[in-house]
Amino acid sequence: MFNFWRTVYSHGWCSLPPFLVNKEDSTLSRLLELKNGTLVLSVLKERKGKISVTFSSQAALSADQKAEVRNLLAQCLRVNEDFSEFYREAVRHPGSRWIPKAGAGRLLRSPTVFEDVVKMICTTNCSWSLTETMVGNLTARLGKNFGAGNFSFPGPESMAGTTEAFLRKNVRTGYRSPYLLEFATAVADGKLDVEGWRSSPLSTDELFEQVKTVKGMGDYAAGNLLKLLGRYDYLGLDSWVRGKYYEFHSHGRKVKDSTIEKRYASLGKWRGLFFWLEMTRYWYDHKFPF
DNA sequence: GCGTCCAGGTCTACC
DNA sequence: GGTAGACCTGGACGC
Repeated sequence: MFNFWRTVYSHGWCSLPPFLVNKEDSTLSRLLELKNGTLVLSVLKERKGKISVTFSSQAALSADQKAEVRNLLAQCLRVNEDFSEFYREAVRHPGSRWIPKAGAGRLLRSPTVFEDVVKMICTTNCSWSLTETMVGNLTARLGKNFGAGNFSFPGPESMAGTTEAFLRKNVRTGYRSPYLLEFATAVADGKLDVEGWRSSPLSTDELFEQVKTVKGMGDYAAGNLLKLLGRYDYLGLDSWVRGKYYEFHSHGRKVKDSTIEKRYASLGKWRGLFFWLEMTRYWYDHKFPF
């Protein structure tokens, strides 16, 4: 089962550019950059359980380019991933039977792993509003301009071509700036193949350690990036989700991370997804939870 | 309006 | 392996 709006609002990515939710006409738009550099603004709308996509581009799209757009959007929405095993596991637990009914579980991701890593670093050690500022500045300062306020997400070459001082002053990424620069340079130079992580043969623990070799990606960021790679073995604890756990399970009282981890350990390789969905279940009462 | 304090993950140095 | 302190920004608060 696939639920469009539950996927869009699976976490905060939908409110970071180049994603944009338009609540007035109930659409999700996303500016994409194709392999040959063509910019395509795609607007997705759900009608009677089916998703329609309209394209705008500076030149007419070939059939292959339209297929490329559809493939990128499918990657973002995870429509081709098989969640049947997860749903079978969910119905074994009374508290999780709502998950398959709601069509929950797919976590929105970016067209590229590069973008997901950059955004994840921009969520660390700051408020959500600062994350929005950093990502907004990245697109507006380094992305390609499609017009009408739409900018693409910058590629590794674009970011690698900047300086630490530029990132600090204009993007407001602060002490993360040298981390972002080092990461973008490694990807641009071909020394780090992050796009291969989505199909990596490594075990999840090995991949977790590899992700953490990127400076700025610690336990929280790597654990959550793995969820966007289709691996759910890590909880990805941060202050917000810890607070939710305390609220739901310990009357607001702090508990050790190890206590949280023990509670979900029996859920095996899906525990990170069960945990996240439980903490955000109340979002599912609203079409636009934030 | 200005200064101070604090929250938020990760890194590094040190034990 | 565990821990303290530094990193940077923006919001809250007091004056």
